[in-house]
Amino acid sequence: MLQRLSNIFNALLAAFGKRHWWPGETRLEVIVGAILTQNTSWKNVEKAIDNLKAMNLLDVGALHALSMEQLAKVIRPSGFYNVKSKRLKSFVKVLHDEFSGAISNLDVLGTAELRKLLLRIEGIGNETADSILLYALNRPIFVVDAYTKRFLVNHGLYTGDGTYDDVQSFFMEHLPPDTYLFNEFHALIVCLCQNYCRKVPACAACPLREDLNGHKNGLSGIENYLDRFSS
DNA sequence: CACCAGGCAAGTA
DNA sequence: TACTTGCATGGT
Repeated sequence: MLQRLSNIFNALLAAFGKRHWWPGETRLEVIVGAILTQNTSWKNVEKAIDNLKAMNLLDVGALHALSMEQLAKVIRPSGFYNVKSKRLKSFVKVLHDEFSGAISNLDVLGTAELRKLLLRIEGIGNETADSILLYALNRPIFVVDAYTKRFLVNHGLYTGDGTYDDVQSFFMEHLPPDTYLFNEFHALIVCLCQNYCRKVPACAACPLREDLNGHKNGLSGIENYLDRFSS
């Protein structure tokens, strides 16, 4: 399976190129984005983050000082603004109260310990915690989301129970714990799904379908993909 | 008009 | 444990 996943990764990378995830200039911006993008399109999240930047609110102290109601108004475009405002405040409160408001103070913690800490925070579940660990804190944790599961199911790569932990284990038990690999792989799967694997069962137009189903090897089908993508 | 988008928590059985 | 529901904007 390592070889198979390796082939898939290489094929996706050749097709899409590096994704340069996560978009965000600072670690706090990545963390804020991870919370705001819960069940929400990234486009709407960008608007909310732009608002925060314009008001100089992408700062732990500033967010901690701001009221829930005020923050909700600023992040309105990202949807679920009342719950997300509460969730952002929850994270910032922990950082402020327990880590002197400095994200760098999280660096001394082990990954497993840090994951437990994040999961105890109101509004941070499995995917958000792992997105923060991987994309903001550079820890080798594989992020699972709806796309990841759809990708595995559509291409017949996985037959587990589909729970978050089981899907995550599937990747982490078959791949070396490399932060860049996990970063790029997840982003590439998202890219593939957003363009081709939009539903279950597999989209027939997926350029990698035959490769993934084992009928072919190498990068067949990629040329078509590149043509469509460059246009 | 309906449906979806890089989830999570709280409630129910 | 395994479902169901509320949360809400903006794009297709």
